[in-house]
Amino acid sequence: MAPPFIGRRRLGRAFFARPVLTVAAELIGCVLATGDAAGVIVETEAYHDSEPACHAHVGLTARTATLFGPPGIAYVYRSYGVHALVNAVCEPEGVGAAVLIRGLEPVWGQERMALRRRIDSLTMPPRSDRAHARALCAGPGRLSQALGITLTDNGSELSRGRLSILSRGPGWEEPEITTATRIGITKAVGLPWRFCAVQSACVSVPPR
DNA sequence: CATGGGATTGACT
DNA sequence: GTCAATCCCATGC
Repeated sequence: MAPPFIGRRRLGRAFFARPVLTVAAELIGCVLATGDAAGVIVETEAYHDSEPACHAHVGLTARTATLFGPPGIAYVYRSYGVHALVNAVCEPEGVGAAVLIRGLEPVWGQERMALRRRIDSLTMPPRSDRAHARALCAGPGRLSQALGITLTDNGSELSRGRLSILSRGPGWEEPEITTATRIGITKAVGLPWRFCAVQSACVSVPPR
């Protein structure tokens, strides 16, 4: 079965070269895809080297080199020693900025997602489609595992590689978006730099 | 070279 | 509601 990417095109470097807040908002409704699974992006957060919650705030190091690199590259890092979190590097080369992808609505390859997430529909029947979609892809660690994204994807080109981001398509041309403060950080906690698709089941923590 | 802190999740009380 | 898992890497001695 062909992935349901009708009406969408792969985004190139120019899309990501813009201000990180603009990109974070416009990524809502786009599709994050690998070779065998994909989901519509419904939650993002922006990070920028000018504020202390961003890894790049410490300056150029081995870890942050990806963030300061050219736009349109994936920044994947390990969180809490356990999870791989996926970002899209933004702004011109030399600026450390990226958009963290925090929630997807699964649209292709759900069975492969469930296998990688170790969700067995026979022994663990979902209470609802909504609950199943959330278990697969609501949250940055979950969606990475569902799509099979690992640290080896760090630095890969979104315009050319196995990982890709596709433009908005049918039903998602103008999604209703709400902003909120970012999750799970201890610095710069007040910035409203989180973007959520209103009423999507797969937003990890719905705004109040 | 030793230490400490996470852009989280799932199991458990 | 609490809490441990687990590892990369920035920092400081």
